[in-house]
Amino acid sequence: MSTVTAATDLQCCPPITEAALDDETAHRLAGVFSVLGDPIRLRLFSLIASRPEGSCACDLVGPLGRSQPTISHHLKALHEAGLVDRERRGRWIWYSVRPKALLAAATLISC
Amino acid sequence: MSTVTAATDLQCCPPITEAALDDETAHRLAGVFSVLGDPIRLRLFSLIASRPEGSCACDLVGPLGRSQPTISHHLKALHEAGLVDRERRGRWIWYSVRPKALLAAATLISC
DNA sequence: GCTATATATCGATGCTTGCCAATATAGATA
DNA sequence: TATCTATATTGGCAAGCATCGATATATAGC
Repeated sequence: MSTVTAATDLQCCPPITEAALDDETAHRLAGVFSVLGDPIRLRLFSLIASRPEGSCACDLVGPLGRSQPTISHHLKALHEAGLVDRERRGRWIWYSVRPKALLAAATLISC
Repeated sequence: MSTVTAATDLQCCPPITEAALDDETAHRLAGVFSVLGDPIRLRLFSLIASRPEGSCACDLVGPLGRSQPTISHHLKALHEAGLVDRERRGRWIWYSVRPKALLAAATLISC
């Protein structure tokens, strides 16, 4: 996982088949891919994405067999990559996917 | 980058918003994402993808400022992840993108 | 304020990965 | 066979990352 600029908007870009990526764009996009490149993070992301209303962090710690600090660490990575939104509700924090993030990646990849 | 089963067909699977990924699927897909999660590999992939006829490995060593063994190493990773095809032509080896790979990832991500 | 709960951060550790120099392999040509 | 070229593999190192226990922060309710 490379360093990622915190929580910036994920911009859409032309499909990857259109033109070779420049260095800066490649770094930015690779950052997103590398965040999805860890099985635990990908499952976290899919758990969040599978619920339209989002997920409470408290429901994400149990299912994956990792400690609370580890889950928190991965959620932070997903958030900083711009893949999920966070919202505090009282004592709990709710995570939900950012549709823009999905769109950007899909646009990149689709031919 | 996690270990990836060599050059298997990338299967399409339901969009990530449909249902949470099981462990095995997450590992397989995360393997693909992590391969695209390195800036040099992503640029290599985009260089290959930007030419319909594919690219000779000899044309991929220069542009990215990495040694020949390093480029070869990354090309192997792209190939083993099922993202690109290889074909020997005399002394040269040609790489081309596998459309199925793009489709699978796009399907996963699109809502 | 005090306590309980939910989440984040810190510090340390072991594993993984990107990188290069050196070397090996494989095909072409003579 | 010998030689040249293109690509792959090996070995080793340094940096990065996933992980956990311990601790800190923040909110709710008393």
